[in-house]
Parts: sequence; structure tokens; C-alpha cells
Amino acid sequence: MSSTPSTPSRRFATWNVNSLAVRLPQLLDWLAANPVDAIVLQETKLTDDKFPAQAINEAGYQVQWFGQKTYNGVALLSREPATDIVRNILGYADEQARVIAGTVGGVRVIGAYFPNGQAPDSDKFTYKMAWLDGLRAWVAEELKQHPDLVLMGDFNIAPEDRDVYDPVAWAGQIHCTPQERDHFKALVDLGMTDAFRLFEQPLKSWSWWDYRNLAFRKNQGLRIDHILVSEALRPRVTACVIDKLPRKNERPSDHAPVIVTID
DNA sequence: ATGACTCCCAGTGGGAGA
Repeated sequence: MSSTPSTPSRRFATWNVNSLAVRLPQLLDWLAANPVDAIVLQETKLTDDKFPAQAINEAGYQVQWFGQKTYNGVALLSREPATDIVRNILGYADEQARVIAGTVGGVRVIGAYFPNGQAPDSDKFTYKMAWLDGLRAWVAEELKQHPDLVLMGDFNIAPEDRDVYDPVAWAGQIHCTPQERDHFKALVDLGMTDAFRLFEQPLKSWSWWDYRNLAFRKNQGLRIDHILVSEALRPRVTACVIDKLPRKNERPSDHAPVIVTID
């Protein structure tokens, strides 16, 4: 029998809610059933004055948010207050609200909504590549200050063919280009690990299913929402799962939450 | 198959998402 006091395990989650105005009731329901220590949200699609902070506080969560009109928008909810909040990538000037970071219980939590990129020959793809360069440089700096770090969110990158329901059809398409996958690997090369792949997982595990074409019913999706943990945290990760249940709600988000457990 | 659905801002249509 050990007399060493143990730190209780903690759970962190990420969820692209595709409009918090529409999905707030689903978020509150999910948090009641899954009382994680922190969750980062993407695509809140709310200006800061419209953010539903009070309802979130009443559900027992502190919250930091960073939004804009119509598109993007991120938030960091936590049981304990988050400190040292950073909005967007330090050193990369961005008009779009895509990143929020804070320290929760000694763990640096970075929540990010990576650019979609639209198509490999588009201006939006060029922006995605520049944004990814900026993110990597900044995360490298954050890691120096915070060895215990989690980078999670909607990466809009399917890292490998096994993360794609039809890799032949998607070859070279947005989310699956070699350039995007190289950027994912570059984040891994900072010492980060894809927590989901630390464990045996069901085949055909996705985090996003198109609204069209009965994609969820046919389980045709992509795994593009990820939780990357730093080298120091990696040995303490005990589980990582995708929760498909909210995708079965009425009026669901097209993305499912991903949850990591750290002892 | 240049589609399909959903959200937003708009305003009886169109952009964006992935």
C-alpha cells in the first residue's frame, strides 16, 4: 500500500460545436453527462458580446472566449479558473479568431480551430500553410515554458489514410494533402503525441461526418479532431476516446467530441 | 455528379464548411 498522495486523473476534451448559439443546450447536456475538467470549443460563431458566459458559469464552468461574427470563434471552459490566457498565435497576426490558450491545473491547454483550406490550389490553402507555420513556431515556444502541454481542436487534417473513410477518393484532397500531413508530422516532431493512437481503437474511427448523403448513418467520415500531448504528459495518458453520441442528437454538430484522460 | 446538409447573413439567394 502506497502512502504517496496521488493526483486525481483529469479529463480534457475538444468539440467543434458548429455554432454555440444552436448547440448550447447540447453542450450543457454533454457536460452534465461528461464533467470534464476542461473543454475547448471551436466554431462558436459568436461575437464576444453574445457569448453565453452566464449559462456556462451556472453549469459549473469558468470560461474564456474569443470570437467574431459569422465564422470561427473558440472558447476554453474549465472547472478551475484558467490563467495566462492567450488569444490567437503569438507572433502570427491573424484577422480570424481561431486559438485560445490557458493554464489549467498546471497543464497548458491550447485549443485551436485550424483553417479548413478549402482546396489545395486556393488562397485559403496558402493561408492554412502560413497559419500552420505560425502555430508550430509558437507551440515550440510554449513547450519550453510549459512541459505539460495539450494541443487540441479541429485540426482539419486527417493524419493518415486510416483516418479517412475512402482514402482513394480523398487522396490529395483537402485535409489529406501531403503538405497538410507534413504539418501534422511537424507538430509531432515537437515531441507531441496523437493521444488517440496511444490506444487500440475501433477501425473506422472518425470525428466528423458530412451532414450530406447520410454520411453518419453509413459511417463515412474523417478523423480530423485531435488531442496532441507533450512528451512529459504522454506516460500519464490512460485513455483517449471519440464520443459519437452527440452526433446522434437532433440538429447535431457535424463533429464529435474527443476526450483524453491524464493521470 | 459542379449535388446532397447546415449555419450564417441576408432578404425570397449565396458563401463557407469539410
